[in-house]
Amino acid sequence: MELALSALAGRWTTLVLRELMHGPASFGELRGRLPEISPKVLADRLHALEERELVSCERLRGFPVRTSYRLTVAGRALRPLLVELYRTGVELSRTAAPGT
Amino acid sequence: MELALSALAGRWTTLVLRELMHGPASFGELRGRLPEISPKVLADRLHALEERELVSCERLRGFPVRTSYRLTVAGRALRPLLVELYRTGVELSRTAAPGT
DNA sequence: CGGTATCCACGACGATACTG
DNA sequence: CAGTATCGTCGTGGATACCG
Repeated sequence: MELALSALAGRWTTLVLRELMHGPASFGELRGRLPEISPKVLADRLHALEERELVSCERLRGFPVRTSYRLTVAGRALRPLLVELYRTGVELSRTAAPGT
Repeated sequence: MELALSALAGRWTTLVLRELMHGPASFGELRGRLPEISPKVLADRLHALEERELVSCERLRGFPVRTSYRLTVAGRALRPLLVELYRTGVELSRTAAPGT
């Protein structure tokens, strides 16, 4: 449990993973889809995910430089957990406000 | 997702919830089962969980004073998520060390 | 474009001592 | 037994400026 939880640790981690679940993306694309995230924090998250081998990065040569971040097999293993997280969130918001 | 994740936020939260999944417990019982947790942190966690209405507390009169913490209906709604966290943790540890 | 370097603020965590 | 009070440390998150 601690292992799975630590894989999601950090404020933007689940959102970054969610974006990558849609398919590979570049640094800038991720910034565009998560407008509030600072470059440092996005880099922090991606590095942490790379270190855990949940995400891999490919550097595409050319100009301008492009990168491509994508989920690894292990990273895709998190999908059911994200789904369950979403489902539980919905259920909690219903129980918390039964009348609304 | 943020809601469900924030419900589990904090180093000991999942462990406290796990203990309460087994049934009601007193403050001291929880301390006994989580020997490393300090009284302040346990109180912090319980208060946070109470505020979110995931846990309720009953004060039993008499001497010495006894309390009984238990999960609310909303708290029990977290069980599948904890199970999924455990399952995903196991899966990650397998993918991370396929040969072992 | 794709990051790194710096610096700061804030809150979580934890140890310890104490109270009702 | 069941907590609260106090204090210190450390990590995380974030803004901003800059580099290859």
